[in-house]
Amino acid sequence: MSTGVPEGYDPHAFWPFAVTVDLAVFTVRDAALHVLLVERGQDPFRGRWALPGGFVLPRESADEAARRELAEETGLGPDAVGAFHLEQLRTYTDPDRDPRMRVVSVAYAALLPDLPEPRGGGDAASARWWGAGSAGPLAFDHDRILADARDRIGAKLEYTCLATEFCPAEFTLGELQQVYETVWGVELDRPNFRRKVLNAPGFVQPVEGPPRRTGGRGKPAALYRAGGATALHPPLLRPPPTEPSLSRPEGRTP
Amino acid sequence: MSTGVPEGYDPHAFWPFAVTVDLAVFTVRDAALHVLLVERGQDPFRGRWALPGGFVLPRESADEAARRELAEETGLGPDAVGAFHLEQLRTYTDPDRDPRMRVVSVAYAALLPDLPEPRGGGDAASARWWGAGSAGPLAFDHDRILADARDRIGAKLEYTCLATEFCPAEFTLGELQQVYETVWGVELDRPNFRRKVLNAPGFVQPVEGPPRRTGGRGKPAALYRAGGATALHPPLLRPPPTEPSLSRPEGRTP
DNA sequence: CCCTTTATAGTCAGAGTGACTATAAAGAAG
DNA sequence: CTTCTTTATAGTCACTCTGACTATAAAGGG
Repeated sequence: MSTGVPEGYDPHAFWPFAVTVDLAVFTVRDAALHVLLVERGQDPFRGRWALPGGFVLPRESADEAARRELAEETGLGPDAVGAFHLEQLRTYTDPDRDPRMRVVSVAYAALLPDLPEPRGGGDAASARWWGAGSAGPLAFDHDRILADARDRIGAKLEYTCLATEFCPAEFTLGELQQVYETVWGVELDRPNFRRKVLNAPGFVQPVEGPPRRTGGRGKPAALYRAGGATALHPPLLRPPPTEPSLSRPEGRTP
Repeated sequence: MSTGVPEGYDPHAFWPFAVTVDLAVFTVRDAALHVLLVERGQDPFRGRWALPGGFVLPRESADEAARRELAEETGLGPDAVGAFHLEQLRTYTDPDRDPRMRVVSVAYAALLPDLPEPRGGGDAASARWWGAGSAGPLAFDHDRILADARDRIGAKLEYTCLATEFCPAEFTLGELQQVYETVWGVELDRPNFRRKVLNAPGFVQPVEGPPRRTGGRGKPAALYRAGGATALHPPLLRPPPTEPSLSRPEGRTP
């Protein structure tokens, strides 16, 4: 703060940036990653789908604005929304990202379990879940924000216990594995996944009582809760993306 | 963008947020992590030290503003500055973080090799390097920004090849190890570090010719350049912080 | 009753790592 | 010049973790 600092104190003497928050709200449903989108009712990008978001109010932080928007868009009470994972992603500041004026957007990623009532009762009547892969071209630079959000979530599953945020309060290891497979787009070996999760201290803790979950075919599974840990050490690395070029050590015959 | 959206197009009808960038510029010097600070010449926090930074201009992105500030504060040409690693950290938006007005700050972390001429020729005459641990209470919320930046850099050393950004174009494995030990504040086993780095594809590549570096005592070391890789897979995990007691693996939220 | 499906338990080889020892090549000390 | 210290490099060994795989248990559907 040493250069180009305006000396006055009148806010209107400064460049009037508008500051918004944009939310990439994810959930795992039907073995697919879904993201909450809203349809724009006005120009620019009228009729296009966009990430939910809104302006940061004069007396709130961006974190508070994001939490408020999350409550409005999901239609859930602020108390319920307070339990969801919400983290700042990064800030998008291209001068031309909004054709109307100079808007910088602080992007957030939110992780929700698959809720019974997904569509919100807020003012966003046209909000709905979209498969994260099938979301068409979004308004503004929201395609990039969404891609960055997916990258971040996928990376954080490796070295944090974040996956439980996609699950209900009690869940099976199969459901937890489904989260990893859905976000990463890979298949994991079930016994190995089980061994890794159960050996990680504080990742999950077993639920006492009748250890069964019915509903599908097959043997009932034991239920678990999220443990107290947030970091996963050593990490649960996703299989490296099979590089097409390098070392193919074929040809050595024993 | 569905709530609280002003309908007009007059910029002065919006809340006039000021947007700044703040830079945590790191280097490794004398086996200690150093950060570039500037002394404030005006209120608030007159006489206190602060991270260098400045306002985002009307027609530039925050990335461009950060790169421009980095050139100004280091006194290096924009061409030299363009090679340094500079990445966005996160954005700080507490309504009261600046007592004068509403300022949101996009924080960046920059990684520099130990330069022969550290102090810049810009308008920040009072810029100097501080040991990252001995930096006193800084202005604004810069203590928190600095702490977040250190956490982020330390974490990224684990799973990226970022450490080479602290080194000159040609360096020894001992110097690279020094970077890790300094940032993490731990001691690493030299043969094991060597084995890990040399086996990681694309991390470093040997320099042809006379493989020596003199200066200190001991056997001359071979020189290496940074390889093309940016990710480190599998990661180079820092030793876990010897948990003193119960099962509460502490978590960071980068 | 068999077959399919899912959950759980276990085995085994190989990669990776931490701890450690040994040797080589320089300058400093005597 | 010899010896010591310092740093670089090479290698060993045991242990852990992981990927791939096999086996058994417990449900529902034909």
